[in-house]
Amino acid sequence: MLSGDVPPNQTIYLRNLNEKLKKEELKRSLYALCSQYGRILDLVALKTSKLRGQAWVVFSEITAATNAFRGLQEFEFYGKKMQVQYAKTKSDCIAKEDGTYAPKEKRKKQEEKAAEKKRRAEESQQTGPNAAAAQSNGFGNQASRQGKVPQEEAAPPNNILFIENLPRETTDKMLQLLFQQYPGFREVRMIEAKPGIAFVEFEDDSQSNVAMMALQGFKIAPEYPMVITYAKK
DNA sequence: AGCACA
Repeated sequence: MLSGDVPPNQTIYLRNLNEKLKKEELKRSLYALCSQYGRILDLVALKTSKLRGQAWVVFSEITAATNAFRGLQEFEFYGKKMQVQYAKTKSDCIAKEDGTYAPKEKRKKQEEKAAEKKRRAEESQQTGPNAAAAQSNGFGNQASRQGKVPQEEAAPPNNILFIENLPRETTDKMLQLLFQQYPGFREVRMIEAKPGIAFVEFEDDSQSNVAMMALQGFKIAPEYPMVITYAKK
């Protein structure tokens, strides 16, 4: 079965995530990406040896989780296709809400993991500057590897997105159709003298971020995964 | 591949 035999759950389990990301950035990007499907109650991502590359996203409604399950299956996220399943168990934040939270059962597990926590504390000190450099362009790295997009420092969040690696035949109409499905969309601007790039404006940073996460790597033509970054101020 | 709740 597609779901891997795990029955629907209001929490989705994501794996095959890019392990090089800092936990904060991973969570922030996942939050932006997943919140288009519904309200997120909690998002758990750990970088222990056993749990890196995975995350749990807890939605307020099972329908939202189902939509995310479908919509994000194989979604290319920071250069890797994410695999989506339903979580095998109920998330603590849900259990606490419905009164079924049983901390007792967890104590054994927590003891088992105490040793691992120490290890992780050591590991987290190792995630240094080279890790940050490797991820500077986030999703766009396939395109960057092809040499089509110069590697640059990531710009800080902005309500205006900068789109690169577009095929020459791209029109502003095409981009408008793509981007207008996300809330806060304002307009697309292309410069005739500069083919292959465009600016897309949203009302605010968080709305532009949602669109960026959703359309990152989208291919208007087979060889051209679009690379979206924040425009420079 | 991996199923947690810093």
